Amino acid sequence: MRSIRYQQIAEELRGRVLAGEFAAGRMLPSESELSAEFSASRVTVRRALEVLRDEGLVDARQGFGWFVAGDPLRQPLGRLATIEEQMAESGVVSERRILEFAFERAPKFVTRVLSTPQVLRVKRLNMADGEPFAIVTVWCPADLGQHLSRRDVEQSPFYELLEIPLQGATQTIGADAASDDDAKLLHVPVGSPVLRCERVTSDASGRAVLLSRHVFPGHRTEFVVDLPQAAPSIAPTGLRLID
Amino acid sequence: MRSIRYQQIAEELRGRVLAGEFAAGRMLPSESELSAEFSASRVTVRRALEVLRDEGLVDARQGFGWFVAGDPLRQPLGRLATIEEQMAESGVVSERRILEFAFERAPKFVTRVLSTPQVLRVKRLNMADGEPFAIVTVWCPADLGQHLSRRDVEQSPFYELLEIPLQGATQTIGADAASDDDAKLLHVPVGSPVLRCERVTSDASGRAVLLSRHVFPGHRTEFVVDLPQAAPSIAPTGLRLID
DNA sequence: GAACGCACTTGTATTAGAGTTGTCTACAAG
DNA sequence: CTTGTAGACAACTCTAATACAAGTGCGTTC
Repeated sequence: MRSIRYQQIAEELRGRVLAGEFAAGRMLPSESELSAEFSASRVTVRRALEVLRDEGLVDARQGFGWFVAGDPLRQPLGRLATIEEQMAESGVVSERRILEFAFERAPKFVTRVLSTPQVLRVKRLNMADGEPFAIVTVWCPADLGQHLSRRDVEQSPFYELLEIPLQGATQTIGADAASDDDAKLLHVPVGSPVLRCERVTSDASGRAVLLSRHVFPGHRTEFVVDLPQAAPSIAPTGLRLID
Repeated sequence: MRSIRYQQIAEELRGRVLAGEFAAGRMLPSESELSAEFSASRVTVRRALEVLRDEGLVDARQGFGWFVAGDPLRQPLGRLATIEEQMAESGVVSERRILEFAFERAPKFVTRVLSTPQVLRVKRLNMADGEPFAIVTVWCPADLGQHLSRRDVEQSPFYELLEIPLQGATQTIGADAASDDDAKLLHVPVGSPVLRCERVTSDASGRAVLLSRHVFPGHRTEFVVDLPQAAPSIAPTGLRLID
């Protein structure tokens, strides 16, 4: 598997830039940082960056740094595209019902992600036009959720309540059969297909600070993913109601 | 049949190159490595390589190495990361079985997407390590698929066979209950949850040219979506096997 | 407010080393 | 005479590791 190092790095960086990891106008890590990250010399990293500059993807100013060269009109910090917002836009009346709200010891699979023993767990049921629409369970480190009350999470989306800025997330989407409990809440038969989405949200430093698990009735929901380029992987994602 | 050593080697290497073993711009092993592999002297290997160079198949740069002489264009941007590729990388043996192959009138929901009345429909079963893994149905306009045979689609990924470059795609992911037919093919009980992914792939001009529908057993598969920034949208997508 | 210093950045050299092809000579076998 | 092996050396490429000049941003000091 012989290949040229700086081309590998260029490819990796190209992917990140295209993925919008460094938002418009936003800066890339410095050459030194990238050099450390890739375990490559600064010269090599630089050659990779110069490739991207030739492609018009990024540009640099001496003494300042590298930045994404694209038109600077990408919506900088729009929504984390919640379903509620999309529904609100299309005129659906949505409401939340808090089912459970507890500070407790984290189960093992949560500890693996958040790496804190004590967490706040909130389980709620989202309704759309009076119909149950999603079961959402959120785990968050206890120290981050300490100032939250049951009323708070009832009224506002969770990520608005946290005081730290969120950076990114990873979603895992799968299909399950509705459990006893889920079926009752969602008004679907036991065993009917449901969409399950587990989401790990990170803060600016990349530390996972939120773990959420959404369960949707399969007959009402599906995920739509757009892959605007032939590039290996880019894609906006969204969740859409099927009528 | 005694024949000349360097011609044997040339033939062997020609086969590999033509088989795409060394991707377009990618490099061949060094003369020393090939020399060791064939138990031949470097000079002999070199003569073989020079034969291939005369044929225009490969080229070399001093101090750099031998590489496949395709156009030096951007290779990394080409692929649309299919599941097969991901599986191949992780060492899973995958194979396809063509179930149906027919030119026919497009059903209504296909016409809505491809806007052609006559289409080629291919239905196949993908296997991973001997286990059924996905049911894939592909629709493509009849004129684009005219030159394809059942053998073709059996051997190569569909999008490699089309002569037009593909630009982007839209995926719709949902959960269904396994139908009678699906259940039999996937070796799962009828009604058990399956992941369904419908994908509309477009060419460079943005016209939809491929409609595909994938059905995965829910217990084996899930989609992983990365949202590197808080921005509304961008995300690499991938399908991952759950162990 | 203006000037300065400081830390950090990119831009541009230079050195060195490992690995590669390009080329040559010498020798062995049929 | 052709084919293959073995070795040596030059030229080239890529990368690492430095060093230094020049530009930027920011806080401090005057």
